[in-house]
Amino acid sequence: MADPQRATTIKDVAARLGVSTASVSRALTGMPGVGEPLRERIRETAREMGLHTHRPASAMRSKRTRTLGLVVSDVTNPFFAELALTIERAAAARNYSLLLANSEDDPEQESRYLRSMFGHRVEGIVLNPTLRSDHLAYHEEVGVPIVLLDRAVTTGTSAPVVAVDPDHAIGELVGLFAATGCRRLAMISGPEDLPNARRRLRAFEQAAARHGLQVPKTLIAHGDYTADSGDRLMRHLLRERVRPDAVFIANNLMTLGALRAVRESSVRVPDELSIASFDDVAWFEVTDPPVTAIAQPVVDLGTAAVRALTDLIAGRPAPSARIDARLVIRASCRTPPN
Amino acid sequence: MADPQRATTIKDVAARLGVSTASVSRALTGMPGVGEPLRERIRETAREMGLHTHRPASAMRSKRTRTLGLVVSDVTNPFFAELALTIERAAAARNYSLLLANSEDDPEQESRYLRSMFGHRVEGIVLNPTLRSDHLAYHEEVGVPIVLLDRAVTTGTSAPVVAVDPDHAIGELVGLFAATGCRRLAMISGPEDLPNARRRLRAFEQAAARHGLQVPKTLIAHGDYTADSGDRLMRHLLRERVRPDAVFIANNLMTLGALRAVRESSVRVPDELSIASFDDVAWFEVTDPPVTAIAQPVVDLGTAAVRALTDLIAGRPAPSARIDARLVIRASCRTPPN
DNA sequence: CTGAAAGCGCTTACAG
DNA sequence: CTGAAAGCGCTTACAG
Repeated sequence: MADPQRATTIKDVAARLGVSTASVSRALTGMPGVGEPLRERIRETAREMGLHTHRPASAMRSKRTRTLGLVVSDVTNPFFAELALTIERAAAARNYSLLLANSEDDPEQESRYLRSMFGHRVEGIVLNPTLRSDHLAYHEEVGVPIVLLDRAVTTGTSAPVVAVDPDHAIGELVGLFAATGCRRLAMISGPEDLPNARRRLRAFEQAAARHGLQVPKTLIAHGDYTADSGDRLMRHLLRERVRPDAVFIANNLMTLGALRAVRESSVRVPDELSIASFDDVAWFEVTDPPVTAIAQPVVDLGTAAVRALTDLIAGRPAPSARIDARLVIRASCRTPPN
Repeated sequence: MADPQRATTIKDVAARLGVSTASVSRALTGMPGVGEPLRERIRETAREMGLHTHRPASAMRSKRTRTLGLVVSDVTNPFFAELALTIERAAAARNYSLLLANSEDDPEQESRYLRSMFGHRVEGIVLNPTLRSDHLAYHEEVGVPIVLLDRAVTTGTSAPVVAVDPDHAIGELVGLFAATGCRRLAMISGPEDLPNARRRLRAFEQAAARHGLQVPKTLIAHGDYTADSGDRLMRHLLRERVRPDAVFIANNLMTLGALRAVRESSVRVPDELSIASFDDVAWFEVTDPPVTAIAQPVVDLGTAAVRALTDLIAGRPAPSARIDARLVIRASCRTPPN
């Protein structure tokens, strides 16, 4: 079918008004060079005629597609869903549309999407990079501004990173564990080679050391951020000869899985085991038990990422940003004495 | 900055090979009219040179942007997040990119997004329409293929609707209520004027009538599909002089809110009150208690929507589709005797 | 302030 | 099978 009724063009508007298409373009894009009265008439007529400027054509000439790309591992993860909403809003506020892609943590797929987005000539990309991300090579290859979201990347790249600083909140969490008599800590961490996972683990170990608590190597498990891995690893931990009395889980989906595992065991939470999660989601308020979590300031993250990206697009420098996370205490952890 | 290093064009590839841009274009788009040996050489060289065909230019000439639009009320709702993932995958499989927008259930905002997407000349749109959606007028105005998702629309539109058929599963749920001694049913429904909300309510009432159960008008509450409204309305229901012994909630977010309300009350679920939700989400497995839910076949919905849309784009007819929902029983409902 | 004309990077009749 | 040339719908120097 394609187009039954041909869409209105600026040429149609120009003809109707007996002016040049140049004037119509200038009037609509807000460029100088049209008298205010004419500009008004043109805008009025364009509206009446239902003109929606053909962006591909506009882009071809002006080099601006007014499109940004967002590549996350999976929008189904509430953390990324909220990020997607925030970023889409921030983009819309700046008159940008958003192309969405899910890398599903597959570097190949990520790479295909990045190339596809470059084909569309997005003006910039917010990327939550996979592990062995070759976005760097890509980035240098085509020179599209990129902002790295949530996960830093090992290779030295010029792309700014917008991420959470977990250290302080994790310190608070471990303090809570210590104050409530936990002595033997476990962590269900993320992939071993993922920098943000490593950072969360390191912060956890360091805080434990400060409080004189143990985090035996045998109680550090590495999952892949999916619910199933959380389930599986929690089962392993519960089978340890000397069980941990507190476990910190590195993201919300693994916590979902871990809760399933706990539910099928006879372990009482928090009496025998305190549980805390990185990532806070609304559902943690109504889980059994409600889960103590480290909340990432999603709105701040998303807006910071878009701001950084538009800065890069405008040729301004965009520094990396770290935003503090916040501890939200719920019933999955014991409460301190007094 | 824009482009530090100018991107490779088919002209560059043509020059390198001493052939015409026409041949390069034909080779890359898979059109006939290039010998196989030359086609291979061109593809090879294009890869080497890092050519990513400039889609805006391609679109301008061919009228195909290879872009689809998806407008949902809010990706933050797990139902829409899963739909977005599925649709994005299905689109990618057909070599389409996806523009994402959140209407946030605001008809004005929806309208702006639809117009913006038309500006981008998306080839088709999957739309989860708001209540007083003027997408119809829009649709007729610009003639972009649209598939309506999840919510049918009152005004007779030619756009096909892909949605769930809740009747059978709701019948089963009410059967479960009846079999477990529930007599006084309540429903926290969606907005009164939303067709899919009405349909769920009607199916519930009819099934109740078949089983000889009451659904007093005073126990039918209308929320707006947000967690807060579920919380508020559940509180109201719990304050009724004669309380319901079973409540059916029309979507997952209102159920989240309702669980908060229940948690703060002294009501025992399911002994005093059975709870069930429309929409199944993974979190319902670990809530307190786990929630019986009517699962919408999200993957089927999403793929059906994309298939319908690509059919419309290809000029083929696309009938509306209704897909059966499925009851998933969990501990928030009493179990039948035997 | 306004317009005529070139040109963005492709695809596609048209011609050979 | 291959190429020269027109043209998609805009924006933007350039000229007045």
